[in-house]
Amino acid sequence: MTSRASRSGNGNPDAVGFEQHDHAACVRDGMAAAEARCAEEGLRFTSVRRKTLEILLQEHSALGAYEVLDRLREAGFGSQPPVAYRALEFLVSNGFVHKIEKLNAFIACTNPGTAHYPAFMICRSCDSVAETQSMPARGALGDAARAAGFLIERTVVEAEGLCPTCADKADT
Amino acid sequence: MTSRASRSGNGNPDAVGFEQHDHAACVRDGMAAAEARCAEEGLRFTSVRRKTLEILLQEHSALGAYEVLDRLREAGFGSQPPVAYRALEFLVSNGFVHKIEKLNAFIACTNPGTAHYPAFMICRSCDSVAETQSMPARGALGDAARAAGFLIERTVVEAEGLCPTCADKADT
DNA sequence: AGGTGTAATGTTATACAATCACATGGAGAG
DNA sequence: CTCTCCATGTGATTGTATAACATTACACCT
Repeated sequence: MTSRASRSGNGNPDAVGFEQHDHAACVRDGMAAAEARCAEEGLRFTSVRRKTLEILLQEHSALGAYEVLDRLREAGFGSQPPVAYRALEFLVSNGFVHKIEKLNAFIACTNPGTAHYPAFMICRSCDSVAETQSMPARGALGDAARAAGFLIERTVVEAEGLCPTCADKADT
Repeated sequence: MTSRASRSGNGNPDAVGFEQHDHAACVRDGMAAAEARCAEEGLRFTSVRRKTLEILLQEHSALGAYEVLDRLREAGFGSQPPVAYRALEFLVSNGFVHKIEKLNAFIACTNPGTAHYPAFMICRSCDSVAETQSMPARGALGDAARAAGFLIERTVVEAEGLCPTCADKADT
């Protein structure tokens, strides 16, 4: 429905919330946090799952399942779709990774460990993605849900538009 | 990632916002509203597009593109994917139909004509979908966007959970 | 009426996303 | 040690969405 540029390596690899950051550190921290949580809760943080999270932390932008699969294959893991999908499902359901529904793509969580309702800002020009929080209970959606008697369990909140950098470019 | 029951005919066909309503009237009104808007804005409300909207208004729940395509074929239209996708794109981009990203499915807008940021409540048990409004400017996402300098153009806001009916059943 | 530009449609093929079904193997519990 | 469960691997299939290109329908002008 919308045109889609190749996703790999897109966007500013240094954009978390569209800001600079110490990338090596955030990969390390992300892995450490997952490691800790898995140990704590008795989850099996196997090598495929570990590698998958590492790939997403490295890339630091949304990757399609098949791009993840490519990188897994290169790393010597299985080459069939379920290999990637199973690892992704594990990571998503434990909050280490989020799925961007609008892009059918996955991105590493920027603050794992904290239970939260994630929200995303997606730049339609450079495909960079920034994670933030939403508060469904507050706001119009929460009001509607209460009024209707609807029980919110999970939310998908994604804003599409222009990141600061691309907005500036467009202004000229 | 999530199991998916067959979507056609699912849910309570009388659930708009999970409430009863006069279905025949709402199909009629939906078609009339689209008709009016298209005339007004010089859009071509062709027979495929008309039929597609009618299908979605009739069903009154989210339909996958290929289910729409099946019904179009039965009605004597082309049978190839682009037939459905093009009609859906027209309807979506003009606000007569919304896409539910979480379901990869399409649903007729319940209040066309009004410019709005739609939001949806999706029952994971009966697959019924209710449309409501969101206000991105207000709320946590709006705050984050302003802080980051992100320009919101469109939003995807979808809550997954239990509709009143299914929540009651689950309580027993 | 005939010509022209544009939008819509039809058709074929293919890319991308996700799941099913089944076989194998290793880690942990008893 | 063995049994069981869970994770992994593989092949095949289904579902979703577009690309690319030929053709047709329609509006507008002359």
